[in-house]
Amino acid sequence: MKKDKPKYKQIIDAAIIVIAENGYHQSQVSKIAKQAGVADGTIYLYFKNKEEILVSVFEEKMEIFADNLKEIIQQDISCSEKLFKMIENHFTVLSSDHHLATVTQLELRQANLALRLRINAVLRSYLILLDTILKEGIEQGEFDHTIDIRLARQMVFGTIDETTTTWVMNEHKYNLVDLTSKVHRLLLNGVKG
Amino acid sequence: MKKDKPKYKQIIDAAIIVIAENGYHQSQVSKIAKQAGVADGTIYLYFKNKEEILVSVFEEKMEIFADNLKEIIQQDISCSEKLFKMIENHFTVLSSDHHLATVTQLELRQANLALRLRINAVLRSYLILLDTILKEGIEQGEFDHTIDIRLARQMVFGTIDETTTTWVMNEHKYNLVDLTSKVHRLLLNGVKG
Amino acid sequence: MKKDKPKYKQIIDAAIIVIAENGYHQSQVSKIAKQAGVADGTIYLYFKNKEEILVSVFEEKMEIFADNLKEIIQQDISCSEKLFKMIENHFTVLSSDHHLATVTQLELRQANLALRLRINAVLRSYLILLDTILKEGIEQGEFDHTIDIRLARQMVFGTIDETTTTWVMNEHKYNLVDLTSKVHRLLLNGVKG
Amino acid sequence: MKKDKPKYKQIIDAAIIVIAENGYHQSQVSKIAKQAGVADGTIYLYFKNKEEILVSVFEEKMEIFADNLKEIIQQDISCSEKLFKMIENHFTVLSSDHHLATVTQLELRQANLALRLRINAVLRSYLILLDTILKEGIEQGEFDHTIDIRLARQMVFGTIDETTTTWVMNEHKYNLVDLTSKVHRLLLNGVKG
DNA sequence: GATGAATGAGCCTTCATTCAT
DNA sequence: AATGAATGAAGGCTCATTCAT
Repeated sequence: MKKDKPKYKQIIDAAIIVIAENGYHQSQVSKIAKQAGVADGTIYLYFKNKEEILVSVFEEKMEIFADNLKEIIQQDISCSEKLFKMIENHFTVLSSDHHLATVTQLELRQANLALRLRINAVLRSYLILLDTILKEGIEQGEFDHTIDIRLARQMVFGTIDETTTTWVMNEHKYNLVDLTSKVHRLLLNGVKG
Repeated sequence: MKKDKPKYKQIIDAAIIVIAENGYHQSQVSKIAKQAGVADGTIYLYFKNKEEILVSVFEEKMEIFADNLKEIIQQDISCSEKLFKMIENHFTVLSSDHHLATVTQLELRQANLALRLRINAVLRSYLILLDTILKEGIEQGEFDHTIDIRLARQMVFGTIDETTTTWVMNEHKYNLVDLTSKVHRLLLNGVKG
Repeated sequence: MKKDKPKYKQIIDAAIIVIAENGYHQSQVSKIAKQAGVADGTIYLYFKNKEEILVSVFEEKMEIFADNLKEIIQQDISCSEKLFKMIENHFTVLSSDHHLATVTQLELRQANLALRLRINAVLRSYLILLDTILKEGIEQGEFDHTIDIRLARQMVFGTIDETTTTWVMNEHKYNLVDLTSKVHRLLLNGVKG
Repeated sequence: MKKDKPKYKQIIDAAIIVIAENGYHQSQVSKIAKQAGVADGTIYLYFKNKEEILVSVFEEKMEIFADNLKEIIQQDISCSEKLFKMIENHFTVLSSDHHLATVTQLELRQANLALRLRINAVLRSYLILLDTILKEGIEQGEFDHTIDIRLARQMVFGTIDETTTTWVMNEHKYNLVDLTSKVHRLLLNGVKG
């Protein structure tokens, strides 16, 4: 399995650093190779083409979000608390890796439409988990049963995403995780009805 | 004033059509010139460079949103109603011009960071108007006085934006304006606390 | 018409020189552009891609052969004499432009199959004229009426081509045109039966 | 001797198949290795470089032509008959191995000049044998003593080669060996004078 | 003001060959 | 002897911008 070989991870990590530091359009394959400490050609032993590197960056890192979220859903806590932990997780992961935050919030959005659709496909599994929380919350009577799940999901994700992007654009000047409670309250109000 | 000359508008309108139909990365200056019915070089008599065209597209069109919003704010209605009208306006303007919707929600996001920062600057005046509604709502006691204005603004805009993008990505299959009430209720809950 | 502009001819002529002096695989577009005294990008205003330059080289020059041959066919002389003049013309044209001879006999044959098929298509009009001579010769009773036209054509062209290639490979050491009589006699014997 | 080891032949045969099926420019060393069932590196234990494989393909197969021709020359038959058998042999060998025919007539001609010169060197021994027939025919009074041996050789080989190439390009639609008599008669006329 | 021909910098990917195992 | 992962040089083409007319 290519993904288990050390060079695979090496290249993914190099890509995040290079993109964060140089910007999406200034991240040439040769730059990524140099940062990874491999030859240009080696990249193509692990990735079909440049787009594949970028999608893989997203896939690999999105897994962390999704895996954490899955665990949160399992826990024996209220849905409000699950929502809290989800926001907290999202903010914590991105706070702990500023390079990654820059890449996901700013740089990868410059990708062409084809790449962005592929990124969205990866994102979908994360949003489905969010739907799970919302549905459960409604069933449990914690959330308003008249809300539209899709719109609620868009509100939750849109708000988290917008908050994170603003934080990145402000060059991480303030502590993102500290905003968790406030964001949680806003969103909770939204879904509680 | 260059902006008042007919070719200025001609080029702006051509740019929206070309970008919507060809995608951001396939919208060469020569294509825009052809669509506008002018020579390539003529573009540079009205715009310093390509980036300037794109920023101007945003500026010109954003004015419509902002002007409408200013009028809404003036009205003698509750802040909840102002919020409703703002959402409705946002959805209505973009529903009435699918090209514009595609350009703002999908294509312009592929711009490089520098351009996106400039677009955000244009957006700021719109967000300041939104802040006005939120502040007034808090002062009037309509909205929860403990909410963080910035976060609330991010929730409102993030939700509207995410909702619109999803609608565009779904190829305008359903009626966006019809979602106004539901989105309004979600957001109102959020800010009412 | 692009073909009538001076730069079109300039690039064609440059291509012949560059290919003859550097070999097919060492004839980069940038080298041709430099030899032609234009920018790399200018090449693409006149030719769709590199292959198109090479096909055009062949087309432009093959026209000389064909035009001369057409005139020969018109003349009021015997078919044996027409055959003589055809060989002479072929040898004379290539003798007068060693670069062109090297390109057509050695370098262009390294082209990939797709390009060679296109070159063959250009060649076809020349071979059809040759067929005209052969058919007329048979009708006039000058040539053996039992010969197979296609095979006879292949003999005539194969012999001329092989003779020219050998001459080029021997670095034009001897006079090609001087071989006309001998080649003519050989081929005439072949078709006379 | 490397040539006697089984892998040597294995690689040569693999090369012919790969080149015939993929074309000269799409016949990477790795593809030949895969077809031969060996590792890429193993190729280099038997051949100095890629060019050496291709020359060897030609050498090995050309031996068949030459060996057959040597035997024909030995026979106690007229030179006209020897010429007939030579043509027949040429057509028969290539008819019996369509892969080989495609490789020698179309694909190897795309090789660079250096390789083609080496291939020509291999070919020379074959052409020397042809010269033997021509000289003997002249001495015996069968062929015209005034013909130029070199030109006659070029006519004979040029015609055979052109005929074969046309047959390959027509995707072996008709029977090549059936053309032997007609080609023989054309060429015999040529050299008989 | 308007034109459009000309410019030239910039980059992803392939593949023959090597060499540590 | 055999392997196959790793190497790294090399080039066709696009397109924003200029400037002579």
